[in-house]
Amino acid sequence: MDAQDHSARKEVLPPSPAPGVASALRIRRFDPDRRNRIVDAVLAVIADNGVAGTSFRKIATQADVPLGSMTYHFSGMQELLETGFERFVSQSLARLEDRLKPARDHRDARGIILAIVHEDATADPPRYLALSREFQALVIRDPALRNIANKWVEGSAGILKRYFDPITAEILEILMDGLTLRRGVARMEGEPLAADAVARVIAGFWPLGAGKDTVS
Amino acid sequence: MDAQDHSARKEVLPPSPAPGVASALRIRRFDPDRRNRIVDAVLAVIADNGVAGTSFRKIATQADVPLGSMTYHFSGMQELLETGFERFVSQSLARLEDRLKPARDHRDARGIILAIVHEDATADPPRYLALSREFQALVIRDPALRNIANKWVEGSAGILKRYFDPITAEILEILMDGLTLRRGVARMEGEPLAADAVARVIAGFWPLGAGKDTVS
Amino acid sequence: MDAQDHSARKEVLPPSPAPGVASALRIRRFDPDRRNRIVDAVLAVIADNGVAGTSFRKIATQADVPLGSMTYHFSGMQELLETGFERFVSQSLARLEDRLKPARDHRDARGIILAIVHEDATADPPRYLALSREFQALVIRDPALRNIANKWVEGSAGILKRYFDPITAEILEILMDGLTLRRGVARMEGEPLAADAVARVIAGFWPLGAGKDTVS
Amino acid sequence: MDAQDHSARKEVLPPSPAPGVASALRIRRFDPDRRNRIVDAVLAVIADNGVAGTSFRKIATQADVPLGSMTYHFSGMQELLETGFERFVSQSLARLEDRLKPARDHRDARGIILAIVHEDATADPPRYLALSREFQALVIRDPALRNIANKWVEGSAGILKRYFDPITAEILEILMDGLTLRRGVARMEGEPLAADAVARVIAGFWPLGAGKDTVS
DNA sequence: AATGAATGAGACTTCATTCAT
DNA sequence: AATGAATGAAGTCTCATTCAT
Repeated sequence: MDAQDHSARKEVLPPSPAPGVASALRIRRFDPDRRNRIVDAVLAVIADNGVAGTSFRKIATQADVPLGSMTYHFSGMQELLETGFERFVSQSLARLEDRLKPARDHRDARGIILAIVHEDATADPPRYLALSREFQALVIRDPALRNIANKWVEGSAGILKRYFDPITAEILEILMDGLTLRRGVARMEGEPLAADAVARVIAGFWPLGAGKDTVS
Repeated sequence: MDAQDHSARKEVLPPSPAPGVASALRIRRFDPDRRNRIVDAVLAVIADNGVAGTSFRKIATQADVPLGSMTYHFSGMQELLETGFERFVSQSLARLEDRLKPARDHRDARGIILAIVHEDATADPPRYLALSREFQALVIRDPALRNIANKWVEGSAGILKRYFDPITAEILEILMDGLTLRRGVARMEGEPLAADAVARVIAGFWPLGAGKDTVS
Repeated sequence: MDAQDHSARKEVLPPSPAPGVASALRIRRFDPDRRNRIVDAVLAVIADNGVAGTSFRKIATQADVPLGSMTYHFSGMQELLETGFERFVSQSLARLEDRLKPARDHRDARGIILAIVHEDATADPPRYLALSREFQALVIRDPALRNIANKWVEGSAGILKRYFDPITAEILEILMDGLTLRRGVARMEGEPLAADAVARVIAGFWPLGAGKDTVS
Repeated sequence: MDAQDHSARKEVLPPSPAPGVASALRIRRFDPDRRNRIVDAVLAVIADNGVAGTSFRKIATQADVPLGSMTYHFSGMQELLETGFERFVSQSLARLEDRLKPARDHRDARGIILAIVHEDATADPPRYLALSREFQALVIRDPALRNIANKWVEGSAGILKRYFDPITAEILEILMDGLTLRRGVARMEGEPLAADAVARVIAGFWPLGAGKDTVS
């Protein structure tokens, strides 16, 4: 049946512990910021277990929230993933912006970009790498996530455009992601490769490249 | 090159029992090629549902094989994913090789590369895109898959090295993957971007770029 | 997610108890007739708790079957209800047939009919009454059950037609059900009412009623 | 007659607080008639989903009332069902009375009775049919509802007694219910059957039947 | 060698009800 | 007086895996 038994249930609940006291024991009835914690937990669980290994239970445990809370705050896994994805994008953009803030020119920017790639590729656990691939995998099959993906792409490129021409910025954005994966997974040493790849792309950049005559 | 051999592990199948003999009762009691079909089914199911939506049941249905066969031929989901990943890499490499075969020089190769990106990005359903991201997501968390990932990376680069210097080949390999995702998912028109990105990378290539002096 | 974690689960199962021995302990891996028991359990649980109070758990407990068996043998509650309803109808028809078998003429039949009404109305627990109303309630909202309902109606009338003309049989069938409920639920003494009601309906019956001139 | 009074039990509602006062903040903080709407909603939800598919949530939504209101105005599902059942009975009796009001003699009454059966059997959605069976099912298992059921039965019979002798009235009441279900559910055309059934029962009625000598 | 039947664990979800406000 | 937020229990269902055949 899709309905439960209507007979009385009246369990013997803890008779409301002395108010003001405990609260870390297990009561927390009023808990704003709970949604926040859940969204953070979503990202943590996905990063550790992949979307395939993600469950309401794990998220609830990670967020220190009762299982029943999950579908109270979120309609289902879909909404949870969307909200998590959104936060991941926001955090990623904020970080890129933050890291690039000290850069005065494209030369500085290049150095920082390579540093970011290095950090993300060698981070342990590989949070960015794991989350980015999980969400890329999701967005390919779920058009409802396209908007968030576009915010990601356009946001990143937008930040890079402060230092590079639009095309260069777009290419760099793509390359950063790919280089991070390569360095994070592949056997070979990737540092020089990343530097070279970035250099080549930037070589087509107007202040250096004296025109885009390299295109056939 | 240093990619190890990760082909079949634990080929449990009988060396083809006396053909023509028994068991027309239950159709297909003797069914070599079953393992094959299962591996194909793995890829089909993952492409459609993601690893998160993949189950023995769905694979068995897709392969038209009894559910009990699954754990008979494969020890578990892990082995299934590894074997599937392996086949995906083999197929991807074979395709790249096949497509590039007619290319006489790096100019031909560039055109074909762009065509491949275009095809994979616009394919419906997006099989390459889906499988590549699912497996990238897996390999990040599961070191046991590193060998296969390296075979993929090195295989692709190896093929490209017939037309480009090693560094260019590596970068192109990374860029192809990233451009395919971008064009497959993002809002903007990606065709010119892809062409430009590839051009810039190749610009650092020796026949054109007169040395690699672009690196800082 | 709609898939479960693919990591190993390998629980420590009871290491297969001495075969031939226990079996009532908890093992029963081969158990034909299980479907049968489940269907019987469905009827028992509905009769006791109503459809609203019916759950897989209760049915499984009643049938002494693991909970996981339920959705293995039946696709869901809908199929369970349909199958239960079918059995209820079969049993009801078999009983009517059985009870009426000794009747040599319509006079005998009338007595038996009144006896059946009496039994069903005073049975404790009121199995027929409960099941009939539960299923009537279901069939009203679920057209998929119409066929079974028709089998019930036509089956009952068919049996009664051996003793009465078709119209009389139909009316009697309806009246029996209504009288049983009335006698089972209402405060007043229903015995004479039932006898009178049946008598009046049969009064329109050809051997007695000399034509149907009573219709306006 | 001996039907007891089962009207409101525990009318918790305030005796209408100073109207015109506060709380336009949250719309409808002062909302007498809320209890009414909830009871109507109970019937609507049961008619659509059956008791098995009824929940506080659905009722609250249907009544456009906050979920928290439900257990504030009603102690639980049991009270909700009782109150709903009561209203259903009141409405059914009022309708029967209303429809029969124009009838001058038993001939008129017979026509109206058949019309009511026809209407209820063909109504879409089948509100009367659904509610009557749901409540019959409930009352069989729950003695606390017997009083309401008796009010229903005796009320209906009481109204019919204005046109027919007591026995005829009782039988007609039973038959009406059974005929409505039959016509609403079964495959066969039920119109003539209903007319014939009613005619036969009425044939035993004193103005026509010259005594009740039909009983064996 | 191969598999259909079976099952316990755990998945998501909805529920009635409580409680702080 | 009234309710939004919260939650533990229980709901249905699917899962990977085992085991007798």
